[in-house]
Amino acid sequence: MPLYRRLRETIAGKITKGEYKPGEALPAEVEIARLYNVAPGTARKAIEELVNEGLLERRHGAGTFVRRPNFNNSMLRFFLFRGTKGKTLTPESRIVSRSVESASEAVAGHLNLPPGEKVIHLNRLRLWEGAPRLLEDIYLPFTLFHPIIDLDESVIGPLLYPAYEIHCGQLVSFVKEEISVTDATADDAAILGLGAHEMVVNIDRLAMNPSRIPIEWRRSHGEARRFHYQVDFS
Amino acid sequence: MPLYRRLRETIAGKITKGEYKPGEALPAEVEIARLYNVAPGTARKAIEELVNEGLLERRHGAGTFVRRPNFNNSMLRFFLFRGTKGKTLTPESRIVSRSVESASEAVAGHLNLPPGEKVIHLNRLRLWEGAPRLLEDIYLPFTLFHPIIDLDESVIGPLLYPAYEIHCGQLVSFVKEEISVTDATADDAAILGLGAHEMVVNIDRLAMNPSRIPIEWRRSHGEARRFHYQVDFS
DNA sequence: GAGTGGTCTAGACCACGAG
DNA sequence: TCGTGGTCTAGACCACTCA
Repeated sequence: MPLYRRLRETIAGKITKGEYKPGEALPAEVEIARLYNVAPGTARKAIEELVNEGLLERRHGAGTFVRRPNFNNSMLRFFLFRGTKGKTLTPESRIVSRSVESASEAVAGHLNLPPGEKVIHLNRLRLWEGAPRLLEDIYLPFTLFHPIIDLDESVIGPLLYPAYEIHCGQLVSFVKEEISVTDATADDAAILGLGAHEMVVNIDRLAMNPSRIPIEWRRSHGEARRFHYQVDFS
Repeated sequence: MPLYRRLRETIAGKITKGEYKPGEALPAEVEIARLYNVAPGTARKAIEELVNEGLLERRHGAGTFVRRPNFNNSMLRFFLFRGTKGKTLTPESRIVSRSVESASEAVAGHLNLPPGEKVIHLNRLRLWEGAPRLLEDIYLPFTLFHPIIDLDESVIGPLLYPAYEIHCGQLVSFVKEEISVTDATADDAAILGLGAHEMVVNIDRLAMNPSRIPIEWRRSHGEARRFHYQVDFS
């Protein structure tokens, strides 16, 4: 494996371990080169890859900073939940249930855990302007996230990823999502206030830390009619 | 604008104009550097950006090649149209109608044309294993695509983008897509064989040439139940 | 074996930001 | 003004492909 890639992994590892924290500046490029005994161009290439991956952020003249990806309102990427004044709002969040379970085969598979390993299961309802819009089932490896179990909901707040970072030292840097459309169940329809024959969009998300180790799996679903998404590619 | 970026645009322009054709090798990096009077590292950086954009493809030891993006079966990215044996199939295509029209405001806006400019409008039906699965309305600037109007459908074949390339010299390199879910119209339901209260997924696609000039706009729609999509990001 | 891209190095100079 | 990242240059050596 080339030098610049090993250096990239080393730096990603330091971010995972919290040695470089989100918002903080890394040492200057020339300093990194000196620290790791590589040429400046090599350090630069390692940093460049991390920038392309979204882990770091360069600010010309200021430095290179650890980025904190903004997945918080990320369901806004998928659904049209505009405020009445067109403003972007952070949704209200209600944790309906919290429990520790043995991972099902599916969940263990997604999180790359041994079968039967303990996981935290959260069931959560999210509301925009008071209206229930999204249902979520969230699974977390117990060993990494056990502080979540006993935290007061008001301490957790409406967004989980900052809570993961503050209370469990876990940073989400990558996500993989799968989207499908199915009939709403009777329960879904009741909670989301849907009429008969309505459909829901399901978003299955696997969230990973800076070293690309899976740390959360969740399924969210909301009214299909409100779904809207944009892709660019080549 | 930095040198390597101007060089990138120059090369992208040559691909647009057909001076470098899909599948063909570019001159070697050192040769490009010599041709354009830049340092090898600068040529390399220009090429690197084009590779990241998907316009070029490097093969170690062999050369750098113009890539032909594969948007042909691209609706397979969105819908579960597996063959009965799980094989990937090219769908059958039927052009239902072909006409020359004045661009509506919406179409002119998408294609960045003056209002009222002439466009070709194709209405197309796509079938997988004989079953109608996708309806498409396709809009093309008449000036660039006029040969399409008179071509026999058997000459065009089941895939449009190769036809654009062969008969109109137009290469599609980038696409932008927007996805939403709506009720099926009665017509849609009849053609796609949907039951009552079914929904469709709409995919609005803007296709661009290597210089990112819009050259096609289309709206496709198919049964929501069959929709399935995967995203990675950070 | 000849030619290609891939890695790594070294250093000069510029443009930007923050104090 | 100083330190940062951004650009551009130059060249050595390696790894791979292909005839």
